[in-house]
Amino acid sequence: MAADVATAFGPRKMPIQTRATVTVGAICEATIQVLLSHGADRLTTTRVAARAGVSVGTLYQYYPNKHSLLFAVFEDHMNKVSQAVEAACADACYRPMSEMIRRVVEAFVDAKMQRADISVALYKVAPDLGGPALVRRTGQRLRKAIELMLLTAPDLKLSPDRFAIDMVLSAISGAMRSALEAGASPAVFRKVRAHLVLLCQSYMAAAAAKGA
Amino acid sequence: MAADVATAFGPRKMPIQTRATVTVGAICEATIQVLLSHGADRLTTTRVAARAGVSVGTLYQYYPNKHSLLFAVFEDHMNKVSQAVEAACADACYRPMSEMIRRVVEAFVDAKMQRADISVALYKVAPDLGGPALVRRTGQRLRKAIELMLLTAPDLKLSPDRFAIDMVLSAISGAMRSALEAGASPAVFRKVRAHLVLLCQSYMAAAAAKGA
DNA sequence: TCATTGGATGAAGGATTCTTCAGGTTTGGA
DNA sequence: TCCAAACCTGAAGAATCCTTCATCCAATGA
Repeated sequence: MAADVATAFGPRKMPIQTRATVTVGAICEATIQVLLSHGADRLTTTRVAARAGVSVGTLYQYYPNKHSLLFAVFEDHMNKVSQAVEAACADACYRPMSEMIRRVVEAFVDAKMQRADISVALYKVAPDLGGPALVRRTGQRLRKAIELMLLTAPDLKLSPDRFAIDMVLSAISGAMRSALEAGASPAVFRKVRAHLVLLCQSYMAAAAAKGA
Repeated sequence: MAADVATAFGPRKMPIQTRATVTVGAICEATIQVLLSHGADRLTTTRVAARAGVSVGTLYQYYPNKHSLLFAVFEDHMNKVSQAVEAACADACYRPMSEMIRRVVEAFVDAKMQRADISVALYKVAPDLGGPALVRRTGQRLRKAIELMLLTAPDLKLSPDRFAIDMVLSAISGAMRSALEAGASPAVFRKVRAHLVLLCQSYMAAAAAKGA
């Protein structure tokens, strides 16, 4: 099944020479820019190529169709966020639960903010592209990492609640989404970050208490 | 400014005879159906008209362009959700804060679930259409209603925290979105509903304590 | 009954967009 | 230097799609 996805949406050819690597990078970056400046429905392969400073033909040498181009950018972003959160999980093992949560939430928020423009751009195309499906897969991946981390918490008696973790993840992404789409200022983002920590900590504590 | 929006996206003509009312209703319903079965990028005016059992020309008699059709359906849905929440706010005045929160959260969730198919369909087109803008306007509207309600809470000393309310609203919609897009079962939705109440209650309590 | 207004039709114009491919340019190793 | 492989070009084919408008049908009320 992974093979199907690869042949349908995967890149057509990998760049070998440095020149080509630069080209592919420029194409991806141009995709983001066009998405931000023109919107999803006016993103055309020609426009992306022009913005990247190459011809359309070049674009089609690396991506079999428009879909696969968008998907590649999307997948790459999700991967980076996942890696950041997983690293935070690994670092936070054996610490008190509230600090675990703080670290994970902050890692997630920071990863999204790192390239806020990409996040905003991708919100516009996620719906086409099996967006929800990839989001779900990423969610499961993050949940597993968090679950493993919580198992090492010294102050947690019961096994961690899977459902509560999903809840927290979707709440965080919801809050981040509206802040990002609203184009919030750095000051507001700091506040959102702090409050998200508070929100997750208080909910996880309440959920654990209820489960007992 | 409202006039600009009206002339650009507003319906072209209001139905007068019952026959026309039925037609317009069929067109809106068909829009949802096509969105669900074909996706946003393959939603064509011809397809919508066919599904509604009318010709394209009829569609263009009521909506000046594809955009305005989508926008009308979108706006209508947001209005219904808003009204449901506002009604809940009015009903919950002068009650303990935790019950206020429970009622509002449940009202929101129930309103979304009422026509879950519409919610899911709209996630696919919100990005085009000034989606975020309308979402923000609706958010402000809801926040005001909630703020007014909280002012009557007997067990709340400080004035309600605007930021916290926005936080709660975006967290709720995030959780609902992922549940809806995942096509969760009724049982799961009941659990989401209960946990969202818990999440909002514990966060609001924590935020109030911190603010003191 | 009959004129007037509302409502519906759907072929066709006009405009985009995706994607290909034949041929030219650049790179890197032998 | 020289060649094969990698890379790039961009005009043009093929396929959609949005929107209009001339024309016909249905309802209303005087």
